Order: sequence, then C-alpha cells, then structure tokens
Amino acid sequence: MQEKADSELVRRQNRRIVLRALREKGPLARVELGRMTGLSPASITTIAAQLIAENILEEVAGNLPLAISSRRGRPMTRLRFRSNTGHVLAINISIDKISLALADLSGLIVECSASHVLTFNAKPEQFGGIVADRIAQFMAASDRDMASVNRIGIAIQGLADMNNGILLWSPAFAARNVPLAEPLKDRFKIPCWVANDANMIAEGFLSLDMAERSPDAATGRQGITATIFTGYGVGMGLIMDDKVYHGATGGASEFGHMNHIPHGAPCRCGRRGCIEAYAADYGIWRLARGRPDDDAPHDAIDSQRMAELLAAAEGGEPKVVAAFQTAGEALGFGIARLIAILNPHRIVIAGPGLSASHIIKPAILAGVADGVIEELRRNVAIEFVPFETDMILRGTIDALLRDVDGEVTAHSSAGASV
Amino acid sequence: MQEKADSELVRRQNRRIVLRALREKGPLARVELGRMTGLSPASITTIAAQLIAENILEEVAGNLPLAISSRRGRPMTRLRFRSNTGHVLAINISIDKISLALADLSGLIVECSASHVLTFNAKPEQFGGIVADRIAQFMAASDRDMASVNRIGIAIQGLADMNNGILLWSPAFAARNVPLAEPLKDRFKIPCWVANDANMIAEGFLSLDMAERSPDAATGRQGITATIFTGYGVGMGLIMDDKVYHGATGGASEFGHMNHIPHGAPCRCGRRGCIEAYAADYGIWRLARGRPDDDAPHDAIDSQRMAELLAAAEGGEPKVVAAFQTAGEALGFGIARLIAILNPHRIVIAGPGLSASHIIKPAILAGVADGVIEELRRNVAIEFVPFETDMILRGTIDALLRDVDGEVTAHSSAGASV
DNA sequence: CTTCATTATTTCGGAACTCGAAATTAAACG
DNA sequence: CGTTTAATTTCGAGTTCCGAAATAATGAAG
Repeated sequence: MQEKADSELVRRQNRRIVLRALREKGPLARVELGRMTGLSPASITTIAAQLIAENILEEVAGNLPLAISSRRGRPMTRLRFRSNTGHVLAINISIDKISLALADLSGLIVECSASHVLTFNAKPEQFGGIVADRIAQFMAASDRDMASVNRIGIAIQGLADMNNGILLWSPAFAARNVPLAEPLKDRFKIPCWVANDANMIAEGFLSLDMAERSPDAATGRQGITATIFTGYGVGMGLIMDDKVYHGATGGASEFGHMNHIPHGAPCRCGRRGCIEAYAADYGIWRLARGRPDDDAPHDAIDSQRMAELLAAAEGGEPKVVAAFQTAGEALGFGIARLIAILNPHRIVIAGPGLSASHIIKPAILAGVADGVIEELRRNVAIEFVPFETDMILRGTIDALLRDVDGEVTAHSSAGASV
Repeated sequence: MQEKADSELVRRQNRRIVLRALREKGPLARVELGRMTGLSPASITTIAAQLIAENILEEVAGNLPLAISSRRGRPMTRLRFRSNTGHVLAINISIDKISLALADLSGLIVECSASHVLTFNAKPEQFGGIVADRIAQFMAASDRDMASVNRIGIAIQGLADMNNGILLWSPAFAARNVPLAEPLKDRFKIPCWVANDANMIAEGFLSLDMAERSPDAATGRQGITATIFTGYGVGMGLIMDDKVYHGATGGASEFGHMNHIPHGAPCRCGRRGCIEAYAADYGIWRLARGRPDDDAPHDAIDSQRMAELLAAAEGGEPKVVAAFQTAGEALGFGIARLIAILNPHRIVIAGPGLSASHIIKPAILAGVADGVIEELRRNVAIEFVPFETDMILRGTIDALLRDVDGEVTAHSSAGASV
C-alpha cells in the first residue's frame, strides 16, 4: 500500500523535482523551473527562497546567453547549486585499482584520482580500512574538508548486498563477503553504500537521458530501459519508472551471470554456462584459443591479448570468428530472455566487448531473433552506443546526488543544514 | 521525473489508500481505517463523508463481531462499498471457452457464467463482436443494468498488446492480432482492456497478499514477487512496488516463452527451446511419449492423457519420470535466470503442472541451484502454493476495481458520480 | 532622459488538505 | 440514572499551492 499523503509529502516531492530539474538542465531561472516542473511561479519563488536560505542554491550573477539577455523585460536570474557547501564522494573499485571522484552538489567533479590497490588477495576484514585510508589521503591532498562530504558511494564489479553494504562476491576478490560500507560509516560518520558497477552505469544513463522522456508518461504503460555493458565482464542496469532498479538485496540485473547454456562452460562465478562464460573477454579467449572448458576462467585477459584476438577476427581466422559469434549469440539469447520477462521498451548495449562489431552485432541480433517471439521483439529498440569510460564514476555521483536531494528535502525549513 | 505534487494529489492518494484498505480488509470502521492508513480520525471522517456523499460507500448497520460489539463505549460503525451502484465485468477467454463474472464495487461476484465459444478458428475481425454479444446476453440474463458497468477487463492466454487492446498471439487462436478492446469500447462506451491471464493471477495474489507487507517498506529496497503458474502453459506475473508489472506494451513476464535451450524443441509460439516446450502439458507429453521433436506442438493435452502420464510417473516409468524431471529443470533454470535479472525476494509457484510434485519440485530446485550463484539465490523465498481455479477472474476483478478506485478518486468532490 | 512595453519575480489572499485537541455521541456498567 | 469508555465529529491552526495583482528590472522609443 502507498503511504498516506500530507503537505510534507507535497513539499518533499516538489523540492525534489526542482532540484532534479536544476541538476539535469544546468542553471535555470525561476520561470524556466516553473515551465519545466509545472509549478506556479509563486511556488517556485517560495521553494527557491527556502533552498537558498538553506545554502543549497544560489543565484548566479550575470552571464546569460546572448539570445536571452538581449531581450526586453526584466532579465531572469538563474539559480544553481552552491559549490563548496557540500560534496559527494564516488569510488570505483575494480581489479587491483581504486578510483575516487569528489563532486560538489552541482555534480561537478572537483577532485579525482586513481591508484593501485591490491584487491584480489586482500583480506576481507582489512580491506575496508585500506579504502578508508585512501579516502583520507585523497581528501587531505585536496583542498576540501572531509566534513563537507555528505555521502559515499562505492561501485564495484560483482554482487553487492546493498542492505548490509557487503560485497558478496566479485571477480576482483578471491574472498567472499567483503564488508565495505560499515568501515567507512564508522570512520567518517556519514552514509555509505555499495552497488554494482553496471547499475551505476545505468544511473549515469538515467541522468543523461532524462531529456527524452520514457514512453510511460504518454501511454500510462510502464517502460524499462536496460543498459548492457560488455567487456571484462557483462553487466546490466535496469531503469524502470525513472529509477534504477536494484532488486531486493541490490543484486538485480546480474545479466552476465544469467545462465545461457545449462551445465555449459564454467564461469568465474563458480556456476556453469553463464553468459559471461561465453561473452566476456575470458570467455571469448577461451573459445578462440580452443582451451579446455575447465580452464581456470578468472584470469584477466589483458588488452594486448584481446587486441590480438580482434586482429585475428578481422583477418577471418575461423576459430576466432566463431568465438565472437558464440559471444554474440550468448548476448542475444540473454537479451531475448530479458525481453520475454520484462518487455522493456529500449535496450542499450555498449562497451569494449562490441569491438568486433561486424561479427558480434549481427550475432546478437540473430540470437534475439531466435530467442523470442517477434511480437514481443518488434517494440523493443535495441541500440549500440558508445559509453565514456568514466561512466561508472559519473553514474555513482549522479546516484549519490539524487540521494542527497532526497535527504535535503526531508526536513522542514529550519535554516542551513547541508 | 515525477509529477508535481499539490493538494489534489494528496486527496487522490489518501482516498485511494482508504478505498484500497476497505476493499482488502472488508468492512472497516473509521477508527480501524485510521489505524491502517495512518491518517488521523479527523481526516478519515472527512474522506468517508465525501465517499458516502458520492454513493461509493455506505455505513453498515449493526452486526458487529461479538467480541467487539459487547465492549463498552460507542460502538463503531463500519463502512463498506455500496452495492448496486457500480459494477465491473471480468472476462476470461481460453481455448474454446469464455467465462464472465460481474462484481460489484466491493468485489463481490454477483453474476457468473461460463460457456463454449469457438476461438481457435475464429475470424479476428468477427471475434470482438461475438464477445460483445455474449456480454449483452449475460447482462440481459442478470438483473443488473449494463449502464452500471464501469469497466471491462479481459484476461487471456498469450501475448496482449495493452496499449491497443489487441491479442497479438495466443495459443487459443490460430489467427494473430485479434482486436478485443475496441469492439467492446465501441459497443458499450466504457473503458475496456486486455491483459495476459498470468498477470491477472498476479493481480489476485497482490490483493490476497497485501496483508503481509513486502519487505521494501522496512529496508527501503525494492522487492519483487513473481507468481508462476504452470499447467496448459507456463505463465508468470511480476509484482513490483505493489503493482503488477505489465511491461512497455503489456507483454511483460512471458515466462513460458523465455528461451531455455537455444535452438531446442519447437514451441507452439513458433520459436524453439522455450520453457513451455519442456514444461507445459504438451511438452511433457511429447518427451514422455518419445514423440519426434517436430511433432505439432499446439494440440491440447486433455486431462485424461495427463492423468495417464501422472500415473506412469508415480509408477516410476523411466521415460515419463525423465520427462517430468526435464520439465522441472526447465522451470528451475527459468527461475534461476529470473533471479539473476531481477533479484526478487519471493517466488510463488502453483498450478496443475506441479502434480507430479515429488519428481518435479526437486528438479525445479536443482535447476535453480545449477543456474544461479548461491549468494543471489539464498535470499529468495521459493514457495509452492495452491491457487484456486478461478484465480484469473478473481484477479481480473481486483485489477478492474483498483482501476475504478483510481478513477473515482480523480475528480473533485462534486456529488454522486460512479 | 523619460516613458512605455515587456518579462521576471514577489506579494497577498484564498482554497484544499491534514492534524491535534476538544467536543459530542452512543453505548455498557454499576 | 450517572459514570466510564470508545468512536466520531467539530473547530481552529498549520502547510502548501495557486491565481491575480503588484513590483522590479530591463530594452525600446520618442
């Protein structure tokens, strides 16, 4: 059942849509906010005044676009997030690497670093402390105060338990059940969560994509966009109802470890026949090189070896071409299964795994065609798009900021807070 | 982006939760409604007064449960939906059969019928008219007025396009693209929709289940319940966020036609290797009887033949046992794939397809175990429950009534309307 | 340089809700 | 028949939004 509604709900929701519009469409004047949100100018005035009083927003002086500033009438004054009053910290951990990005409330990245860290053989009970140390160093090196950081989000490959902030399993770690959120919460006394990296890509895509409205608004039907990332692994994020869906425990959309062939090739997750076992770097490598099925699947395939494979595929070497075709088919059948279950309206596929595109794209589409009835398939837009490499950090920041918007919005108008 | 909020949203939402509570928990007094919804007694008084003025609710005289009525103090007066002021009409079409149920606003079925109708060889352009005629007859035979019917919902096996009210494909029809909603809308001038029957089972389950709260409320995480029905076919409904998810076009959760084995056994949908091709009646029959793979898959298996098969399975006939095991494995891998994508918190399985339960249940669980990583699996409750046979009509009625609640709730307090 | 036109923003009063506290109502108890 | 108890209603206050009118800040025109 839904929650009861009262004026507090109204305030929260309207403040949130104002903040969200502002975050997505850059600095905006009150009139513009009114047009975008559907709120009256009077209400925008009130809401803006409160947000300004709370040090969340500020008016930006001058510098309007020429086309607008040379009009008659009172010029508009745009509003923007105040920088330096609050930050969020996004962290991405991948195999033996940690990246940090500090962003202000407007989403601007103000500080950024990447460094080496031993993950694979890390001790679970120590790793949280190591990350905390890195954060402390990172913040010390910046000119920002740790106290200005509202929230930390960690994006990581593998299976995250968001309720408990634990990394249940990851190809980056030999160990299981690595606690990540608690050590940081204890150390820095701020909210901290852990999420799957592919879901963070979806968060970023959600922000980018807010402009083109999903079709649900028009038809009343619910639309889903699935974002699939293929490369060192295969991940997916699901955007439903303008939110990224994380599932009951945060493990939603483990697309790469959805089974493709029952009792098939071994996967680094320990099961057999996962999509990744055919479509991820190591799966393609294994097939192309005719390695035995029980070949330890978790060794990272370096970019040089993948480049070799690509060249061989371009050259038409049959075994390699077949490997890429198998990879495409695995992805295609996975997408077909996704369509059968969720009837999404849009599927976006990206990542280095698409490099041998003239082989893999047709194989994907063929797999989709073989795997699901045409009536379901024909309404789904399947798009191949490039993602920028830092999409994970970007998405983590976006997710953190949406969190903060919700929080900022929670308490009554009682002076500065953030 | 979310919609802006205003006092109308507040009214709508609060009216809806009141109506919903009343529908699910039978007649309730104002105090009880207050406790359940979290609204103050004062607000409940106001809301109830409006709903009574609009002829939607009425006070029920006397007959309180003894335990309550023999207390001191002013006795409570319960509220209930007024009967006879409005109805919804639920229709279930299956192979060569049509069932109709007329329910009043409280959800009580006041009239009900089932009859024969030729579907499989029906002409698409004529079938809508035939259904309309049946409805007219049905209503004429009842003592209710067609004008009191607010809305019609049709539940049907196969793939429905809810946006256009068309049955895209169904095992009950040789033809494709059978228009169903438009003919009824034209004839009766009321809203009408078409939906998948398995999704209607989920609607019914949603109503039944509102008592035990889904876990999202507590944790903030999103929970999904999947309801799987296996029998003449295999269907699934997804309950997310206290709503049944229908997908972009209404084709969500075509679980039975999710691929199990690439290029596998032919399915009556025209693809190969669908779960149904192994787990539905005809799939089990085909395997158990060693029929060739290309055996026309769409002939209905009558209950007598299925009973034979069950007896043979009980008797331990190896080929038949193997067929049921294969069926269970297909279901199990399907569920494993579902878990990998959606990380649901609960999966409910039911239907006559579970009859050979000592064979099929372990096979299902083994398939799940083989198909998805333990960390994801362990948080999912998998339950085998009996559904009543009329669950489809029941769920359709529930869905229709929730629609009507939303509508009733839309306009301002301007006199009787429904 | 003044006045007008134009556009943005604020102010003000009214309307729609909810809520808490204080009546009011309707029974059982003694 | 008064007292106690519990349900419901009434009343006044507190939010928040909105429309209309007022105010502010500018360019254009004379």
